[in-house]
Amino acid sequence: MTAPAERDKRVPLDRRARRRAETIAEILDRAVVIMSDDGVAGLTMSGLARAMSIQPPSLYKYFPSVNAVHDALYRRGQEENLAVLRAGMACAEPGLPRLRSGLTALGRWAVANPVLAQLLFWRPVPGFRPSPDAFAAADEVVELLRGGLRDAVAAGQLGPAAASERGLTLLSALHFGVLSQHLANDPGGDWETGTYTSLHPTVLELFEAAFRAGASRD
Amino acid sequence: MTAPAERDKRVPLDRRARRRAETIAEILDRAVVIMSDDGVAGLTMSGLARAMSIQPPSLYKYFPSVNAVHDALYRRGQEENLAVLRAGMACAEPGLPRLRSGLTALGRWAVANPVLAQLLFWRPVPGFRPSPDAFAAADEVVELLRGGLRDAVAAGQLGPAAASERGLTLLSALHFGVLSQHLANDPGGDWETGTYTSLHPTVLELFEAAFRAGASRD
DNA sequence: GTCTATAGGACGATAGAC
DNA sequence: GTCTATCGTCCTATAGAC
Repeated sequence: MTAPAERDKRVPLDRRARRRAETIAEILDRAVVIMSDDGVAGLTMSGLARAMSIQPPSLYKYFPSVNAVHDALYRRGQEENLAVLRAGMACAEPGLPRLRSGLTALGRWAVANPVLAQLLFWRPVPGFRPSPDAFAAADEVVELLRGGLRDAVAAGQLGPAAASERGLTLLSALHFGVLSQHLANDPGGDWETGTYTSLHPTVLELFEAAFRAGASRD
Repeated sequence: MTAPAERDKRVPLDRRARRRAETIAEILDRAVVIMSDDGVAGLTMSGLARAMSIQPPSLYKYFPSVNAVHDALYRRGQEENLAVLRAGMACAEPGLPRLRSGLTALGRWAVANPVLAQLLFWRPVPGFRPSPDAFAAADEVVELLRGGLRDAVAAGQLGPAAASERGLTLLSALHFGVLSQHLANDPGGDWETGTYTSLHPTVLELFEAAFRAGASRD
């Protein structure tokens, strides 16, 4: 009944919406390239418009401010990071193997996406604070890792202290230590052969040794 | 004979030189405050002049560009860092205690001087590359740590592999992992009680355990 | 060494025509 | 949604008087 009228109006709207989403995605892609060239804090609306071959005012039809671009990138990063962790954990058995697989996937993603990784984990843009909404995925990442530690403890592969806040903190310091040194001193290196990233398995072993079931370390 | 003439000219020159050095030191102090408030990349000549209550052109009598200010800060940071490491190592016995003491001193300094630490170890200022001259002290820091590892191996406190490049790389990843997480997520915390920094002794123990004399780890 | 004045440019963001 | 034009602000750096 109302189908023709609806189609007449809605199909063009959908096409426009899709085209708009594509443009937004392209803007974010170019923003990452700029931040890769000029530093994570080097993104500007002017430069972004230049890279898109449009005029600055046109950009404001998609993002109300440069901060909004940062926030959209932050959200994209958190969501990719979460998806990568899920995928990494899904393809290994519960317990220690799953935890290792997840952390390795996170490390590989960070090395392959240094700009987003820095934006997410080191806050290098003065004045930018992610919106609570964009931050949401980060909580889930932590929850997944916490669960991984609990499973490894339940399986008897790690001592109970590994599932404490201290265990999680130590694990993050070890994991991000490798990544931080890689990004600062060996950004061109790849995951397998990088000066620092090649130590990631070793670092995980150190964590496991510290919290091996029966170990006395608190 | 020429003494009076020399004194008439040289004494005022020394006073001026000393006053100039004091002014330069004050400029650098204020620059650190600005970078602490506005982010490490937030230093500008205009803002620096405002903070000094002088006009921008006057600043150029002391530093030819904003980059020169960054470089002077970088040099100051490297030299302080080296001095702190020397002092830390000097007040402990050779071998493992000296290595621990040196690394702890470095960690304390970084936590107390987050701006300089970020400038030295994470290069957060787009476009700034330290001059080779300003970088010089960094080599000496590495040499001291290398020597500390060698001594600990010679004393039988660590296995020979600890003194390898891989050992040094692992040690730096562990040390800077704690610092990196601290600066990003707990910058207000102090060394003893900080969420991450309180784990510094633990990560040193992990390193020692990995390379304990007789351990099979490569 | 200090200042005033200024050149010359980049940036964020908006108004309003089309 | 695109553009031209523009405002206001901030910046680096220099010229030249005192």
